[in-house]
Amino acid sequence: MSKRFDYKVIHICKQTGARVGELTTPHGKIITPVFMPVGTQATVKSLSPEELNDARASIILSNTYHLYMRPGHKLVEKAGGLHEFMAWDKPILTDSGGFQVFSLADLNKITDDGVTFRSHLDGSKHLFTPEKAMEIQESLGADIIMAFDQCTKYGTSHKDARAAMERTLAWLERCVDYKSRDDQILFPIVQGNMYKDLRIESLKRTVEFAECGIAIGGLSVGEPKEIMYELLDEMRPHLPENMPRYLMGVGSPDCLVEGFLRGIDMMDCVLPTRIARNGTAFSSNGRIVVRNAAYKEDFSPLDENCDCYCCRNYSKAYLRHLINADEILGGRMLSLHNISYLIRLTERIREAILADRFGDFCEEFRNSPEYKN
RNA sequence: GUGGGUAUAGCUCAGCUGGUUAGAGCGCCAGAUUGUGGCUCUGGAGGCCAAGAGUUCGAAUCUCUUUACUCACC
Repeated sequence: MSKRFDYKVIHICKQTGARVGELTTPHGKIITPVFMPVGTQATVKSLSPEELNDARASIILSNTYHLYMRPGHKLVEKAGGLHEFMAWDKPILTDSGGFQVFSLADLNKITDDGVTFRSHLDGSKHLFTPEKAMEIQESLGADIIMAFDQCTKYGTSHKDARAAMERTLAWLERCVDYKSRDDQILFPIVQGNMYKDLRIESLKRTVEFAECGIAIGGLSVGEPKEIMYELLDEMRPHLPENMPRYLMGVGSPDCLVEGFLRGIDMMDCVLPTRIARNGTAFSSNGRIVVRNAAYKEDFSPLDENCDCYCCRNYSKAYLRHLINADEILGGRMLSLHNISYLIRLTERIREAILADRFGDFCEEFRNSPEYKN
């Protein structure tokens, strides 16, 4: 493994076994557990790097498929790479485009070689292979790059789930073979749908390829949360101790707590920015649908316990006005707040782990209105 | 004053020659959103169809009167 990456566990909670750790990358250190905001198109929608810093984001995500389609990975490479292009000098993780195979399913065809896409932008045909996904991610230059995987729907048969798992493993080998840069680390992805035997097999075989991080994909695709928690419990004894474990695409407040409790170290989610743009905010008192009439004359901040720019300056009544008038600042401020809220939640979790009281924290959290965010 | 037009949901309007619980868009009220194809999606409330009288088995729709608004001309 490249010397430019390192992960060390700083503390293991005596109550729960959850960890606080430190992941070193060429663009700085990340303290885990960590929540990673998503910036699909080389921007965390509506927020500047300065604002992300204000929210104390330590790493953000971007996306291979979307940047390949527009503006093109070669252009980003010409710009000096993704960090330079988007003026973000902290760590970046790029998703491989595997999830777009899944979410844009009606626009593609999957074979062992790869996936033939029809662009959602202009309908043009493109072939995505593990090699192509690596080539693009090397052009983009993120610190953490993801293996090209095949995600399956909730409800997929065991047979199909196994086929996708095998294909994901075969693709993983090709990703590893193609990878050339030593300033990037490749995270392989565990699949296996909702089947415990497949999940464990996938995990055991995937760990062999993991250098400084492993990801669990294909969860939170419509299944009840209890199923996801059970699968995480099943996988937990088989997770590697010496590297961060990344649960992909999961990040509602309750899932963050339940995931970190089960030994997960990294999570990302579009939820905070997506619901923000549609006028909803997380808070200590549960979810706030800001446009609701209840806040018409509520001149208090979204969350009394939040220290973000939005909560320091604006009232619910004002934010409601902005959202209802479809003013850009509304979605922006709610995005800033929601991301700040989730990052602050991970900080509280870290503190609880360090104090060996994360179990107590979980119990309190589950009984608080925050759990219903 | 004379002649014409309009009056249907909070707003802007559809409702053809009369036929069961009168519609749309916007607004309002509420819900959804989990590796972002999202100014998105899903629900809900809200109308004595200007008022009165008539014709008819049956009227938002036809006739008459009144009222309000509006346009043109004196």
